[in-house]
Amino acid sequence: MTDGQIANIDLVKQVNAAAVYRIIDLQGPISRVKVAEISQLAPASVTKITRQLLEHDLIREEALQESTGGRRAISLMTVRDRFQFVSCRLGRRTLYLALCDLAGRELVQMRRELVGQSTIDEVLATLIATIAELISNNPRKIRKLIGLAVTLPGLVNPESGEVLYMPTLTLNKVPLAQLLETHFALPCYVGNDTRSLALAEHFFGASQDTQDAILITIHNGVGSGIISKGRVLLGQNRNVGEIGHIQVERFGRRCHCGNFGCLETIVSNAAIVERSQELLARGHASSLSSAPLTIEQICRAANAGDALACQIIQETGEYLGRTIAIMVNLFNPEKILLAGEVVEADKILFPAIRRCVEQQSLPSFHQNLPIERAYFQGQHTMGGVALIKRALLEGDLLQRIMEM
Amino acid sequence: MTDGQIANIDLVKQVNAAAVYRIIDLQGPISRVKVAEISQLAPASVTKITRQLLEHDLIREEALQESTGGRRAISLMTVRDRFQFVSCRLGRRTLYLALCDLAGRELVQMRRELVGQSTIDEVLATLIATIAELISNNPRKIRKLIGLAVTLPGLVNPESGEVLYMPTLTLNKVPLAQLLETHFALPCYVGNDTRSLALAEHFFGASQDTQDAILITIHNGVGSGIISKGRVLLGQNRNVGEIGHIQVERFGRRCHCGNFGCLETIVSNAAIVERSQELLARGHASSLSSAPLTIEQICRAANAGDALACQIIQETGEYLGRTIAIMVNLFNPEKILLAGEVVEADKILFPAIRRCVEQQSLPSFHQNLPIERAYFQGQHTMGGVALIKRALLEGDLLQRIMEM
DNA sequence: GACCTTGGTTTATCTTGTGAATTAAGATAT
DNA sequence: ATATCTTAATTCACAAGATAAACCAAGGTC
Repeated sequence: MTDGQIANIDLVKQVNAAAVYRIIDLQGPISRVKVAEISQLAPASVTKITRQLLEHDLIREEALQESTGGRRAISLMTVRDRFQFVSCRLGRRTLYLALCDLAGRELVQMRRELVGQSTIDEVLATLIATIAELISNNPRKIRKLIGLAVTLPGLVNPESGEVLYMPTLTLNKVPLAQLLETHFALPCYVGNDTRSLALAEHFFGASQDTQDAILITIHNGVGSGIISKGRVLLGQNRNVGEIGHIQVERFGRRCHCGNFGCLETIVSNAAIVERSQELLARGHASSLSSAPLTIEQICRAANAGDALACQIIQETGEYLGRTIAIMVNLFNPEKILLAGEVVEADKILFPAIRRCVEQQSLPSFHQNLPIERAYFQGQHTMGGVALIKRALLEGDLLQRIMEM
Repeated sequence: MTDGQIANIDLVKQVNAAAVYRIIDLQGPISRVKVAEISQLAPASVTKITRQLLEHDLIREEALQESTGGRRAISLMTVRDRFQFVSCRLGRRTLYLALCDLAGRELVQMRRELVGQSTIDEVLATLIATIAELISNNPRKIRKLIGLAVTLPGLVNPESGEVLYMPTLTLNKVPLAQLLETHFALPCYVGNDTRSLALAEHFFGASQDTQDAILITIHNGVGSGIISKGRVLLGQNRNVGEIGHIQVERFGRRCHCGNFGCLETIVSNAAIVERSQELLARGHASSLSSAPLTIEQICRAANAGDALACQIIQETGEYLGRTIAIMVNLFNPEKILLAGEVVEADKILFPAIRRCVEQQSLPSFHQNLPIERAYFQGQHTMGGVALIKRALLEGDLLQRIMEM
C-alpha cells in the first residue's frame, strides 16, 4: 500500500483487522475500549472487527476485568492452539520440518536427508512428499491447518514467493510458494533462512524488546539478518546483510568468491577447524587431538581454558568484532545477536567481540548495546514460524484465514 | 498504514490520489486508461481522481494522442510551475534558502551567515525572519505557496518533524516542523541533510534510474544516505549511514569521537589538507605551496599530475574504497554516488576507489556497479526539494494542497 | 452507413469506518 | 431502595470511496 500500491475497501479491512489482532496479540488480555484507544479506531469499528475475529476463533473472550468505576471490561486474547501450520527448512543437505501452532510451539518434528538429490525437481518432490507425510501422520494434532512456510539458504522474493537462487542447485526463478499453494491449497510463505531467523528472534527470541536488531549466523557460511523498525531489511536485490565476504584481512586466504581475506575465510566453522589443525600440526601444545577435530570440541576446550583453543576463538572474536563494529556504526542497532556453534565458546568469544566493538565504533552507539547469544540455536524451523507470524500480524494470512 | 497504523476512507483517498499523481508525474504524458492499467485502479476511479487533481491544478490535460483504432486518448501531465515552496538548508555556519517550484527549479536564492548565533532560539529566529523575507520579497514569482522544507546536519524524526540533535547547538527535541507550520500556516517538512540529498539524487539526480543507491558525502564530516527500494533507510534511532566513524586504520589518528583511525580522520577535507601540509613541511616536492592550502588546490594539483597530491588523493580513495566495499557487500546497491569537494580530483580518486571495491567486495556485487560523482554538488537546498517531492508523491502534501 | 475498437463517464451498489444515540453493567451517593 | 454517575460495548443511520456494468464519445474499417 505504501509502495506505490493502491488501496481499496478490502485492504482497509485487512489493515485494520491486522491492527486489532496485533494489539490483542501483543498486549492482551485487553478490553475493546483499550484496543480502540491504542489503534485510534472508533469503538464501533473495534466491536465490528472483534466480532469477526471471534467468529473465526482467532481471538477469544476471557474473564471480566475488575471494575474501574463502571461496567467491567471483557478481556480479549488471541487463540494460539486452534490453528496449526507446517514450517520447513530446506537446507543444502537436510530437510527439517515441524508441525507448529500459532504460539510458535513445535508439536511434531521430522527430518529427511537430501543426499544424492542434485536437481531442484528431486528436492521439490521430496519436500512435497514429506510435508504430505507430516500432515497425514498427525490428524489428531491438527485442528485446522492454515499454512506452510519454507525457509532456505538463498535468494527469495518474499512477496511473490519465488526462489531466485540457491547454492549447489541450478534453478531459474522457481515459484515455490505458488507451487505449494496449488498443491496443498494452503497459504504458503517462503523466505531466506537467516533473514527469517532474525525475524524469529524479533517475535519470539532474544530481541523481542527491540525494533532494530542484528542477528549474525556463523556456520559454514557467515550471514546476517538486519531488523530495522521491526522489519527485515531487504533491498531490491534482496542481498542485504551478506556479510560473509566483507574483507577483514588484506592479504588473507583465498575465498571461493575469488577475493582474499573474506570474513568467511576466518570465522566460519570450517575455517576455525582448519586453523586449529594447522596449529596442532605445527606442534603447538593443546588438549585437543589433531585427528577428527570438530568446532564443538574447540569451543569446549576454549571454555575450559586450553591455550590454543582460546587463542583461536579470541582471534575469531576479533574479526567478528571488527565486522560487528562496522555494522554498529552503520545501523546503530539496539541489540546484536549471534547464532552458530561457535557461540558455545561464549566465555572467550563475547569479551573479545566486545573489546573490538568498543574500540572501533562510536561510543554513544556501543554504550548499553547488548551483544548476546541468539535464543534459537539449531531450531531450524523457527524461521518459518516467524514468516507465518509476520503474515498473520501484517494481515495477509489473517484475511485468508477469515476467508477459509 | 503499514506500521501498525490503521486505515480509513480518507487514507484510501490519499493513497490512491498519490498513486495516480505519481504515475502521471513519472510516466506522463499518459492517458487515463493507461493510468488505470498501471495502478490497478478501476477506470471509474481514475476518472474521479483525475477530475479532482485537475480541479486543483495539480495535473493538466494536453494534446490528444494518435488513435490506435478507436477514440483518441487525452494526455495527462503534472503541473510543475503552478506551485512554489521554500527550501532551506540550515548549516552550522550558513543558512541557505531557495524559492523553488515542483520541477525542482530554484527561482530565487538567498543566504545568511549564522556567525555569532550560538543558541537554538537565535538560529530559529533568523530562520523564520529570513523565510519571511524571501517570501515577501518575491510576490511576483509566487503563484501559490504550498510548503516549507528544512534540512540540517543532525538527527531528525521525519514523521514528527522534531530535531533531536544538532552539532554545536544544545537543544532538546525542538518541534521545528510544528513551529514553522503554526508560524507560516504551511505544510512543513524537516529532514537530515545527507539523507535528503540522497533522496534528491534519487528523484532528480544521478540515481534516478535505480531503487537502491548510496550517496556518500565528504566535507568536514563524512556521511551517507542509503536509498533502499526507493526509500531512505532510517532505523529507530535515525542514525543509519553514519559512516564517518567506521575504523579504517587500526592505529590511526585520534578522532574527536574518542576512537582512533576513523574514516573521518583520513578522508575529510580537513584531514586531507592536514596530511598535505605535513608532507609539504617534511620537504616533499610538489607544485603546492604550504601556506594557506585548500582542498580545491589539492584536487586541481592531483588532476594536473602533481605527485604529492596524487598520492594523497589515491590514499583517500583507498580508504573510501574500503568503506564503500563494505557497504557494497552489505547492501548490494545499484549505484554509488559521491559528493564533496574531493570529487573534483576525479581522475585519481575514482580509479583508486574502484580498484579497492573490486578487490574487497563480491564480484557479482561490483560488476556493473557504477561509482560516480553525485549530480548535486553544493546545491544546498536540493535536499529540501526532495522532501517536498516525497511528501507530494506519497500523498501527504498532495492531500493538503487539495484541502487548501 | 453498419460495425468494431478504444477512451472515458455515469450510475447503482457494496463495503467500510464513524459519530451519536443507546444499552449494559457496575460503583457511589442519597 | 433509588437515583445518579462511570465505564464498556453495541446499534444505527450516514458519509465516502471503489467498482462493475451500462453507457456515451470519438475514432477507424469494411
